[in-house]
Amino acid sequence: MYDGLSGWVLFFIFVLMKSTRKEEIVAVASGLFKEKGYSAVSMRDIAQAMNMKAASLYNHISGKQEILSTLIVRVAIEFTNAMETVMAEESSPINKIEKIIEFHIDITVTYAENIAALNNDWMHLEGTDLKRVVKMREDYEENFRSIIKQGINEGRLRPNHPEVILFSILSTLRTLYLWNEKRGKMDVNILKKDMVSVLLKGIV
Amino acid sequence: MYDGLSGWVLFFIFVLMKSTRKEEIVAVASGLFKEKGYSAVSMRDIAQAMNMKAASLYNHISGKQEILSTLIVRVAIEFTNAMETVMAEESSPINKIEKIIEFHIDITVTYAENIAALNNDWMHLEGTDLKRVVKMREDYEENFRSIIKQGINEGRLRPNHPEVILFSILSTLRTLYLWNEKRGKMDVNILKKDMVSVLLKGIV
DNA sequence: CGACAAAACTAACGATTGTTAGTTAAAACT
DNA sequence: AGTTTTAACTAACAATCGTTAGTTTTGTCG
Repeated sequence: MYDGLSGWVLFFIFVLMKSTRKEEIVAVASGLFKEKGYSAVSMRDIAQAMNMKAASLYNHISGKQEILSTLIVRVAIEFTNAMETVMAEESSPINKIEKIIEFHIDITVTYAENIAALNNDWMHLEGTDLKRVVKMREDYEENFRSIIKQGINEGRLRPNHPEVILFSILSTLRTLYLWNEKRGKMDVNILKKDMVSVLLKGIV
Repeated sequence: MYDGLSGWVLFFIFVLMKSTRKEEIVAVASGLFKEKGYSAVSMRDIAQAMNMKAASLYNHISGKQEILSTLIVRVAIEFTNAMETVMAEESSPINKIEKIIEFHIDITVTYAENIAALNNDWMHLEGTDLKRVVKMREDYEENFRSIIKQGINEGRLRPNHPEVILFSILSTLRTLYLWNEKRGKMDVNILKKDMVSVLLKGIV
């Protein structure tokens, strides 16, 4: 019995180690991708940042494409799940939009590099991954659009063109990662309140 | 006299032709850069889109870098000039912000591909061009920031964190190029009014 | 028509790309 | 202790990169 348990523990450690090494590569690569873009970063660049040779990377990953795919699909799922949670709630459109703003900020704080790749390098995905991510993006936007339209129909949102509202908010949220660094000491909850205020009530 | 005039006319045609061919290359390249990014587009890609061989491009341009530089510096100057015009005006902060929104839309309509390069590929500029564009960007943001701060100090803008206001508006304006295609039949003036409304008065 | 220049071409360069094969040192398991 | 596995390495591959040199085609002027 002890032997059996030991086996499981070691198996988990094994999985964890292997997983950790791959995660290191993904993490290091994501930083480089954010700075220069996927195409401008070579496997040798990634290897150098990991203090190894390019060929050694292939002991842990199948190729450059897998790094990008891992990076992007991961955060795309994060957004999709968060949006589905909000959609399932029984609350007003305005309340839902507030929730969207808030989870965008939360996800940005922990997935800044992933978001950079999602925003700027999604077109370099291939095959199924590309289709999947594009589909998730379209569904996401369609959900957001439906919330806005409902808000307008209920008279709770000012009757501007839904597309203008959608992309005004979404553009701001999607590029939040760019100046999150400068956020510095600004507390996340204060940022949430400020952004909800600015995006919903405007600035005048 | 007729000969002299003829000479000038032909000179202009000559300049125009040479310039036009270079401009064609820059225009075609900008479209490719917008779709895949500077680093993912090869000189052979550009040549193919122009129905020529890569080597022939060098009869008109000095290299790939010049294309990027031409593209980015051109629109950066456009924004800088527009901002300086607004700064020189004697009008309220709110009025200035409206003007900024409007010229962003105007410039986006005619320089969509240039803006894509400015947003996504500025870091691939080299030497003087890189420094120059970064400087212009910093100055631009500083001007915008001062307008916002003044508006808050005068009590005309709600006292949110200036940085949040600045980047909320600027993110929307900078990524406008992404969905300008979808704008379709929407009139530019209607778009201006909608965006001013959404960005200044919010959506509730 | 002949002269000349503009703008295309072919061919090739050295460098870099992502990736594979085969090897070796260290670590882990039996 | 002996065996196997992990994860690094060196070396090299075919392909592609931006760019240059030299040549040929095209078109325009006198």
